Amino acid sequence: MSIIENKNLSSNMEDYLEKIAALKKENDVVRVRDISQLLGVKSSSVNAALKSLSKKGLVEHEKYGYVKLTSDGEEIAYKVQSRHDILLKFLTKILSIDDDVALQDACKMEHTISKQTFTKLTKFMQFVETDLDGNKPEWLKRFKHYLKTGRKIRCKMRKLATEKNNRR
Amino acid sequence: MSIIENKNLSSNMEDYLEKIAALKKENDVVRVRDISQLLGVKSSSVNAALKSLSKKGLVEHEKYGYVKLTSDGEEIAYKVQSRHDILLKFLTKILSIDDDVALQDACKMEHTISKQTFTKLTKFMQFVETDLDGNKPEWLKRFKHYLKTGRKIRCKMRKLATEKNNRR
DNA sequence: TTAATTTGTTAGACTTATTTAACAAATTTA
DNA sequence: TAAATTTGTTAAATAAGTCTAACAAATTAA
Repeated sequence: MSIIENKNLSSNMEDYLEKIAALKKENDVVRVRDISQLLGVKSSSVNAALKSLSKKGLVEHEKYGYVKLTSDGEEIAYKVQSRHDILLKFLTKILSIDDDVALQDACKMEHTISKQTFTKLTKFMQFVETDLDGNKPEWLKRFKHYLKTGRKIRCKMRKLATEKNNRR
Repeated sequence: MSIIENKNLSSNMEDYLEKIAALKKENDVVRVRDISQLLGVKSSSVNAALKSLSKKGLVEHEKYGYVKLTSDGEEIAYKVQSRHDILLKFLTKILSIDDDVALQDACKMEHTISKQTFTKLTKFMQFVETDLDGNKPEWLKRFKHYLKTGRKIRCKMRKLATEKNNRR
């Protein structure tokens, strides 16, 4: 864990770290060119970013060399990716957002949500993933029906409970 | 509805419009000073922003006069506020985020979420607000319990259903 | 109705992130 | 290995949004 908690990085700089980490996973080494292509910016912009991130101790980059994340840089990249993943999951699996739109949204929101929101959203997805019986929750199916039709359907379970009460 | 759909405003400019609209609701007239105080920037910054927003046809501002939103400006302000409101609602009522943190998060996310995410989130909140019997959904109570204790509790309804099946 | 205070404006500077253009190093290929 | 190509670097320019500082207009108080 890094000593300095808050590097106060901009969305842009977080993006550089995130993408560098992603590239490293694929290719083992990361060059200016790769980052430039992935982010859709010119290599001179990448250079400027790397300079700034170097000064903050988040990347290592020698002239004409490969780009490496420091452990602090890796830590931040990991956090951003985690935020990205949970947001994408929520948007696609719960809200049924189209994949491409969900991706766009997650790529922006990943830089803004608080630790608390990340934590609670994570717990929400854990909660939804399966109930104690290992089933997807009924309410989510009902919500998807509501999205499709605009109509709320009666909760079967609740209906059962009501029936039981009536029988008493 | 404005003819020009996409004014491609920055978060900052959207914030100016949003806050101008909020101030107008309270005070009927809006001055540079009010905006400056609310956003925590110097009045020279407000001036620069108003100039830029004027050029885009979103505000009207004569030297030393009051600040007014045009109908296009109002429309954008309304959209931003709507996004803000639904996000805040979701964060506080579903995820149980602390009010202050939720506010911070909503104030950032309101500038980034897509139309689709806004729509779906709105529907989600409509869905959750009440079921057909006018009750808050059981699953939300169970989620709050999960947040508190870290333990999933058995869904009573599902239990009932299971019992019924066994009886058959 | 002057003087003091508040509010608004302008010009110029700074920061962040980008670009283009020129050039330099590294790599490929002939 | 020399030439061609790709990749990386630097300097200078641009744009957005902010600030400070100096000043101007409007308002309030004496």
